[in-house]
Amino acid sequence: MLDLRHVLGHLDEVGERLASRGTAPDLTPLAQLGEQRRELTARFEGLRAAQNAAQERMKGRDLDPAARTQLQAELKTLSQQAKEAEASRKSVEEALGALLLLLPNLPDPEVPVGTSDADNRELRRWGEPVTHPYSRPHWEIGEQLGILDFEGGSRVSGARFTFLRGAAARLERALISFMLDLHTREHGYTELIPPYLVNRLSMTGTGQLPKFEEEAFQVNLNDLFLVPTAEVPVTNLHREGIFAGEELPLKYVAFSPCFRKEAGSYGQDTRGLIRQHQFHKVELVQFVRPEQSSAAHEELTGHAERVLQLLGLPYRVVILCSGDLGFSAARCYDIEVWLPGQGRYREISSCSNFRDFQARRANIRFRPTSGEKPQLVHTLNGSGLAVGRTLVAVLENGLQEDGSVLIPEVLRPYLHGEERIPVPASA
RNA sequence: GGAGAGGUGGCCGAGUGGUCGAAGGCGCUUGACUCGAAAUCAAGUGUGGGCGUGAGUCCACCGUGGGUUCGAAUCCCACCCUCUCCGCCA
Repeated sequence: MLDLRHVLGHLDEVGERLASRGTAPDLTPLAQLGEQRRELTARFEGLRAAQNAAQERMKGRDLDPAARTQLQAELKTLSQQAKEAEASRKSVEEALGALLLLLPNLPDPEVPVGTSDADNRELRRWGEPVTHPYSRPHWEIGEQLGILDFEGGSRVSGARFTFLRGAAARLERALISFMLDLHTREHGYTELIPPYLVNRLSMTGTGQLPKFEEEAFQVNLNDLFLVPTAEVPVTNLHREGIFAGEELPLKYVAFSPCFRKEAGSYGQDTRGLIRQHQFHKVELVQFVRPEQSSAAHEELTGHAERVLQLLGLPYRVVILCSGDLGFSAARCYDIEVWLPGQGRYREISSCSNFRDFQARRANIRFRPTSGEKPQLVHTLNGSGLAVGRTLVAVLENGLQEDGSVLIPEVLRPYLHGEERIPVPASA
């Protein structure tokens, strides 16, 4: 959520920066409601002050019955007027809040302006993106090796659901453990396994609601939603909380399944594991002091990159342009892994700095030093990494000429020494 | 699912419809004492908002939302959450 006072005080500038995302919001209703709120607040508070003052005369004094009756009548009128003023102020405030919740975050000034992912800017590359004559997309590899069962997934659940079988399932599990171990042991994160169902307030706190309700799976119990990412439960863990200054930065790594409807992506990535309704993700989340968030963003992105480096998977990092930026993000780096079977880089991690946008929605604050007023923290998160897509990258990059898949060395301890996924005898 | 108890400031915990933004304690800040620290003593210490350059002043907030009343932390209703016991269950 944006700071209302900042928006009202810088209407043109805010309007321009929001417009850089693609659609220019009309801030006029917001400005009008803001003005109304100010007026109604003044009116209500004046009436209430008069009422409170008059009430003082009722207290602890012996009024003669006639004066008492008159005073009561007077108070009744004041009370009525104050209640009406309060009701109108409240409805204006609600309307204002609803509008404010629909405004996305302001892109950082350094974010390149653009309209689509074509305007994203590559920052760096790691590794050699190699395509062999024998390279193939992972769905073919998976079928050949008998380890990805798309047909089974669609029989049991429908499109965009898949069974991982045998070596693929073990590899998925190995990847999860490897990522969690790396981030907890070497990068200083605390491991969490969060709830996979969250309430409406949490979904609103991180920015999934109210605008993107059609993206979320809702469960028929207590208005709960399946988590689209561990970002939601982990960030909201500290909703309405106040950290002591020395608790920051606070770094969590959380494994969770993620559930997304992928509405609006019909026809895209219909084959393979790239776009599923359910997938696994290891998520990095940080709560930091505002002045540290830019550095923390670089650091967190580096932590995600390290996973790919250790796995030996070529990748590049791009900075998203204003038009491609997620709703809550002020600045975002996508890490794209090389997929030789498809001859292109595909997103495998998205690392965002939300500045105080989520913190304001979820009211997450810290006290710089004891005795000082609390102020909003900055939140960041990034995939470290999306596990299913990492499996895809391992399969496509590890494919050998003989059809087997070489397993990256760092994963072998998690697989009791297995070095490759062999071609089954029947194939 | 059934029965009961309870939700009050950073934390613990009092609170009779008006004298309650709320006792007391802990914590924290500052000062005194001390070579320094501990202990002790004194003062201060919630959040958000309106108006004001400012000192300040006014308003709201006692789980959430309604209601009764001139007036609600306190009474009534609904909901949420926590705890205890029972049932069920990985």
